[in-house]
Amino acid sequence: MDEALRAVADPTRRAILRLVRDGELAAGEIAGHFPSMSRPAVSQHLKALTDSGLVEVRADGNRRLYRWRREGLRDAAAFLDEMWSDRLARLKAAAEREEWPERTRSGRTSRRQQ
Amino acid sequence: MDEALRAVADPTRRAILRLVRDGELAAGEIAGHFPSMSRPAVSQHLKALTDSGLVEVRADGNRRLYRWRREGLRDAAAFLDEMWSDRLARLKAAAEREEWPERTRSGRTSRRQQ
DNA sequence: GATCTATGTAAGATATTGCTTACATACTCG
DNA sequence: CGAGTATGTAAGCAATATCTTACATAGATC
Repeated sequence: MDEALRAVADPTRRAILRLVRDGELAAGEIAGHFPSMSRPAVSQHLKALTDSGLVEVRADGNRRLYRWRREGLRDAAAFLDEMWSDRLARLKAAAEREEWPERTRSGRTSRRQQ
Repeated sequence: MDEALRAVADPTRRAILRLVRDGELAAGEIAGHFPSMSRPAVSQHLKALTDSGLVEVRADGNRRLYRWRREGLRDAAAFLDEMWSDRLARLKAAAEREEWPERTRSGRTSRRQQ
């Protein structure tokens, strides 16, 4: 999840994600959208996106076609949802998991962070 | 938005966000949750979170109380929603804005990225 | 097979992070 | 006021990111 969030924190990589969101695109086509940047730089961004699970690749003859992986952002989205949901919803969810939610203040319940 | 996503990409900072999500917490109390890390390190994380708009501070005598800023993650959440929504929904949203959605392939519509 | 085209990888320069320890600032309380 | 408490900032260091140019690899095509 760290990796996915880190990957998505970069504006170039977000732009790439938008490009490959609705269909496959070859590495060269993607690089063509970033004239101010060298092709290897884009290739390295593609590697970062692949490694973090945000896109997937497949070979097609000479070329390599990239496309978005929906699941790649799942944990990140879950974190945002967790932050956004109100306290009651989280208490309820915690109860359903038969856990106690994180202590807000002094924290006698020493849970490992993260 | 970059800043917020970058901030949230760090596990320590996410843990801090969870701590201050439901109420105010003093810097020292927060640092107390991270015994493996020096207090200044936590202070620097708090600065990063403040600068990126994810938390806000207020002075209280000696101490400084931090709490979450809901709006801080808005753009990040909007990006995830944009990625997640299906093509049809985006087309519709674009039509309502009287814009054209990003070209998926060859890109004659050269929009500035980002 | 020779050459072109598409793409990744290596090496290296530079900037940025994320810590640490030492120090500065400022409120509090006797 | 002076000691104590809470906290931020500075300096410095090791690790990592993000580019660049040069090179390697491999499928396509004549």
